[in-house]
Amino acid sequence: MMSIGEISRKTGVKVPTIRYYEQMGLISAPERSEGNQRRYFSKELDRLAFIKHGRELGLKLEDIRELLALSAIPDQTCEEANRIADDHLQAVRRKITNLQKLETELSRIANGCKGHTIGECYVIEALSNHRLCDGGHT
Amino acid sequence: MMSIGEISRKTGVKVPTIRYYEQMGLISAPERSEGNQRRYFSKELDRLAFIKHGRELGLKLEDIRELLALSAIPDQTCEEANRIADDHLQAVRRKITNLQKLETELSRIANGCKGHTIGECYVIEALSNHRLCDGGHT
DNA sequence: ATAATCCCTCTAGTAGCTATAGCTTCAAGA
DNA sequence: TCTTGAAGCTATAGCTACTAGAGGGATTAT
Repeated sequence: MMSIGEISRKTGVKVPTIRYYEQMGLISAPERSEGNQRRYFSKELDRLAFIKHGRELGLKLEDIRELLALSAIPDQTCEEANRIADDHLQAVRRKITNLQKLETELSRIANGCKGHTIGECYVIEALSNHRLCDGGHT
Repeated sequence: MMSIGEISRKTGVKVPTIRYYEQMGLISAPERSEGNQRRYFSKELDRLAFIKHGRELGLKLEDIRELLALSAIPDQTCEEANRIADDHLQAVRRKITNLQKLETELSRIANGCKGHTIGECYVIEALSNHRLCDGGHT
């Protein structure tokens, strides 16, 4: 039986975040002490670690919710779990591609300024005038 | 003199977004028609385009606000504008680096599943057990 | 005159927390 | 046993940058 502070320390999930997850239904409401404080069994450590790991991988709480539900039925096919992971991987790859385009454009802009005043500043000029762009964003 | 719909069409910024920018003080409150509808001069086109371009480059509204303010004083040094652009570029690069680590880890997980049921699923297993990771995230 | 389209304000919702206020409980030392 | 400081409780609001919807009024073309 752990307090919320203890389970927080052990998992690295902050106390208010744990309460938030409870409110969102990702973890179930634990028993309470006589004084109404949350008391956790160590089984909850695993569940919190699972959630934390999912978040570190960038999964949405909804995806994590579904994966948690799936993990409770070992005999079911794991197509859905694989689909969630694949979809997320594709999304991450799209994000990387977009950010790389942005990086190209931004470094061109950020390094393009040879002036010393706003009037001569390429950063301001580039923002004012979309024609100065290579079209990476848009 | 344009209606909000017209300036929206010309800039590609949605009508509610234009109203939001006005509320946030990024553009000033325009004149109104007798019937209380917004009427814009073409000068506002440039300002909206500047904001839109900044957003496409991923700048925060606060940064854009500052760049707009700077752009109004052509004789001032442009150090601050360059700093904003540089900082943002660094942030974008950090994001890319992080997403690439994530991509590595996620593709390992998403492609690692050779099973057919949840009980054998590597996705679920990997989420449950942080020791299966190469430590790209954390 | 009328219909279709546009515009108005206000409110609430999105994701995933974080911060604050004002209060109660717990655990350890004197 | 009493005290005190840390930790916990609930409820509410705030963050970013919009977006959606309700319930109206204005404008424009026919």
